[in-house]
Amino acid sequence: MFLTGKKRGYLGKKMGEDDRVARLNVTEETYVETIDALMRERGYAGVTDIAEELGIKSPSVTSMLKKLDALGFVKYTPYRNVTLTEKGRDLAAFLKEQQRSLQAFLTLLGVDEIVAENDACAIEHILQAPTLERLSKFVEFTQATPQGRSWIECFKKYEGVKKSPKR
Amino acid sequence: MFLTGKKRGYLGKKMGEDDRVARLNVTEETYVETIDALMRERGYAGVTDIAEELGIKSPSVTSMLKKLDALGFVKYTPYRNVTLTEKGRDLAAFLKEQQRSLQAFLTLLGVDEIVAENDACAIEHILQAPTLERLSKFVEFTQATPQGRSWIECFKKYEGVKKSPKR
DNA sequence: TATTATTTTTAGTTTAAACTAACTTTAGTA
DNA sequence: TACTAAAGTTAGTTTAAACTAAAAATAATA
Repeated sequence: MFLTGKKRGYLGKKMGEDDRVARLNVTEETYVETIDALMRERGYAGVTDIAEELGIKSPSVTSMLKKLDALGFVKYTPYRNVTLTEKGRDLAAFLKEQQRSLQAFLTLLGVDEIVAENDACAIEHILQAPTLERLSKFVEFTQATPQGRSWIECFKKYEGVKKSPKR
Repeated sequence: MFLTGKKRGYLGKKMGEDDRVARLNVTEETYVETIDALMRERGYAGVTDIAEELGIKSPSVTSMLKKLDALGFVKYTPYRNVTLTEKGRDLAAFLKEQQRSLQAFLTLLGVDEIVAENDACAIEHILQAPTLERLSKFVEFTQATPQGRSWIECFKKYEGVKKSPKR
């Protein structure tokens, strides 16, 4: 099929390394996003806050912070609040933009707000750069051109050829 | 943020259970898809074939097959070829349709064939049902209505307002 | 049919990312 | 300042899903 194995761990494709920023795996990126969000919302990010936000326990956070520090995404000093490094901020910004764009896209297509947010969040770590580009372009098109704008109206009205009686 | 922890293991949201078929985690579903594909392509699915297809080693396959058998998705008898149960076939069919639809969607938006296939494959296990519905509806719209058809032409021509010099 | 090769399984190991229990540091308050 | 509460860390455990090495079953061939 379409999956190539990696050295260890879970199944998953290995994507091209054509990204603009240094990337991490889904779990790690989620930590970076969470730290970024907390910094914005409360001005700081403590271990407990992160744990709470992610629905996990603090020791799990501590060990991941060490890892992210070693990878250069986070500045971690024991018993101190965490901060993102330049590299970490770059990634966070990238992910945030990515997510914003994805969510806009899904919403545009009529996906419910909450669902769109969730799904955007979930797939942003997975989609390849070219795909993202195309989706953004689409959103842009529907905003920047008259055809695009009118088209959206059209789609909103459209409710399918026939409601096939699905049980 | 938008992730709720689960009992154990990796971070990830818990989605609503509103699906039409019994679902599994990404890894498990990938096995089911692979078995289904092999059955179609070669008429049977051996442990080695599956392992090869997934780029992993055979013992990993054996143990997953036991699990999937216990879960009722697969008929596993030691040293025999594997088959899918009704439940397994249902899931495979669901996933195949899902993927077909996703891929069509991405391709429609101008994502390269290969990339679209990969991404469709990767996110099909993650997207929620309502999102999928919306995407399908979109594809349908672009095929079933004149507005939809003409719109695609329009989008294909569109190449953005200005190429902002990135960097 | 006996032998060899291939396929599959068993048993035990590794890894990432969670967990619990117990300890240490820091912060808050009498 | 001393004491308690809260936050964070350490050490060791668990789980899923990979892995390796070696044994067992099946298949292919002389």
